[in-house]
Parts: sequence; structure tokens; C-alpha cells
Amino acid sequence: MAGTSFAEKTETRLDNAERLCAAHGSRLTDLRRQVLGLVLEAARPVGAYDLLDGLRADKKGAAPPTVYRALDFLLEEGLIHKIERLSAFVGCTHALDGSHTEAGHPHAAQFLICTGCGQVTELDDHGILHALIDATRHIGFTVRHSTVEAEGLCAACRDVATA
Amino acid sequence: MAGTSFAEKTETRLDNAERLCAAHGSRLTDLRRQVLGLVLEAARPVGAYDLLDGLRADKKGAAPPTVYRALDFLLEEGLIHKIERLSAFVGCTHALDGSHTEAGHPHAAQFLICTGCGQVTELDDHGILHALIDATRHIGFTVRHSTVEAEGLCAACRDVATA
DNA sequence: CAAAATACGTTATAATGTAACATATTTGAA
DNA sequence: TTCAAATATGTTACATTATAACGTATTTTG
Ligand SMILES: [Zn+2]
Ligand SMILES: [Zn+2]
Ligand SMILES: [Zn+2]
Ligand SMILES: [Zn+2]
Repeated sequence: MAGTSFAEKTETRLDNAERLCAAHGSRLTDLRRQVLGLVLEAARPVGAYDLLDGLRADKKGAAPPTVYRALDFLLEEGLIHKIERLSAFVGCTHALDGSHTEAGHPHAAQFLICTGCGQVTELDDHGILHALIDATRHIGFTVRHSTVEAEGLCAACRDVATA
Repeated sequence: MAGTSFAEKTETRLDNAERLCAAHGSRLTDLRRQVLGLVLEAARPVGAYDLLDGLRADKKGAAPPTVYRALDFLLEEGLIHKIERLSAFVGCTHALDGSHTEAGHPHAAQFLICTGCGQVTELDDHGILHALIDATRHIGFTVRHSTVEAEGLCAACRDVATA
């Protein structure tokens, strides 16, 4: 019994995730599906220990490695991202909502963190990535992975602030 | 006795830092100077607890808040940066080596982390910053602070790898 | 000097993340 | 099908990073 069922929209995204995993020969097990579901249902980035609390509603006595292992898997599959500044995790909108055929592997992304409402927006902006690659190439640095996180105010929160 | 004296180059940078602080009416105390010195002498990013060990050579029994408070001050003054992916700190080359008149306040920077040798290079690339601002502006997001960190191989380590 | 502000000391604890090993489940080949 | 290997999960214990709260010392300012 994987128990806890999620909102319909979440279940759809979980089904997408399951297909992506199957497509590379990995398995979105009940546990991993449940952790991913908890990430997706949160309106904001969730910390590992919040997820652990969520898990414990279903599986009493679950311990940190359980959730960290699931998170590691989901990160490797490109289904979630870690927001470093927050030590917290968000679903990858690119992989789960988009119909990108190349989804389901880690990709460079940028995150906008609103300090007003806590919401995080994922960008996939080529301009930023290229600017980074240009700047690094001519000093001979080869980028393997990049983290781009901006803190500030989203449009809604800015309007409230200036009202 | 703030004790531990540093290499001459470091002392020069510490003197620069002291002038920058004085210029905005803050004080680079002995303790803060010592912590900054420890950061600058490390060839690589240093963790807070490594700094604590360094401090303890001079001041036995120093506790975490001592070093974290010094780090908070140095961050606010723009004398050091935190590398989020490493939970570690580096001196701001822009503020301490450059002769920038506007140094001494936090600024947007980018960090290149070499996974081969562990060295971190600070960039201050306008192209990256503008690309980020462009991408965010047309969705109405106002950037207040940005974190850009790239992992990869520096020129030296890449040459070794392909040899 | 005395009051206020700033910096530092000290104790305790919170929050995040992993190592190591035991058990269970799934997979794949004999 | 049956068993061995690979994969996934359970469990205990601990490592690492960071902060809260409160008391003392030092510096600044009137
Ligand atoms: Zn993504
Ligand atoms: Zn907002
Ligand atoms: Zn800098
Ligand atoms: Zn290198």
C-alpha cells in the first residue's frame, strides 16, 4: 500500500515521471513516487526533513536515509532540482509538465526565488547559459554543471510592495 | 595579542580590508582580521569549522558563534563570498586585490569550481549578469542578489585529464 | 565618567546530511 | 522454476553545518 494519494494533477505528473524512468530503464518505485509526490504537492521548495515528516504519515519510523536516497534518485533522473541556497527541493517543471522528449536527465536551469512569497520559478534560459559558457571558455574552464539562483521579488510581490 | 601573523601578501590584503571597513565606518577588529587572514591564506574555499580549528591555535576554546559572527560581518562588508555548493568561504579578489573604488560591498559575482584541484576562480562578468537580468525582467522578476556557481575543470586540470 | 551601542564568550541545541551494515525485493540467467 | 546477483529499503549511529539565547567585555559618545 503506497497509501497517500495525491491530487489528480500530481498523479498525472507522477505518471509522466514513471514513463520517463521506464524510458531509461530505471524504476520509479512506490517510495520514490511518494517522495516525488510530496515535492510536487508543496507550493514551495521542501526540505528533506519536511519530506520525512510527510513520509512518516504513511510509514512510521522512516529515517533520513530513506528520503535522501529517494531524493538522490530523483535528482539523477532530472525529475527534481535542489535549490542550494535553501537546502530544499522542487519538481522540475521542464521534465514533468513540458512535453520535452529529452527530459528526464539533469539539465542546466536557473531559479528565481521570491523572498516575498517563497515561490520558486524555474527558467531554462539559453542566454544565461551561453553567457556563462562564453565567459568561462576564454579562460579555459570547462563547465560540467552550473547553479544559477537569483533572490528577489516576483511580479506579484513587487506590486504589493510598491502599492 | 591577535598573535598569528600571516604572509606578507596576506597582511597587505588585510590592510586593504581595514581601509575599506574604515571607509564605511565599520571596524575590522583583531578577531575579524584573524578570520579573514585564515580565509585568505587557504588556497581553497574553507569551511567554518576549519576556520574554527585555525582560530583555536590562538584562542583555545573558541566556539562556532565566534567564527560565524566574523563570517557574517565579512560577508556584509563584501570582503568574502560564500560558495553555496561547498558551504565554504573565499576571499573576494575584487575587493582585496583590485583597486576598485566601489569595493567593500556585496556584489554579484560568479564562481568557477574546479573539481580536479579544488580551486575556485571568481569572475565578475557583466554578460552573465545582464543575461540574468534580461531573462528575469520580462517575467517581472526583480533580482536583488544572485548566486552563480559552475563546477567543471580548470585549464590546468583539463590538460592533465586529456594528456 | 556613565549610558548606550557594539563586539565577543559560552552553553546548548537545531538543521542538514552520510556511513555502515542488515534485510527485502526484483531481475535475469541457468 | 530456482537461485544468484543486483537493486532497493530498513535501521542505527554519527558527522557536518548553523543558530538561539544569554551573559560579559569593550568601544563609542555625550
Ligand atoms: Zn528542470
Ligand atoms: Zn512573490
Ligand atoms: Zn567578490
Ligand atoms: Zn583544476
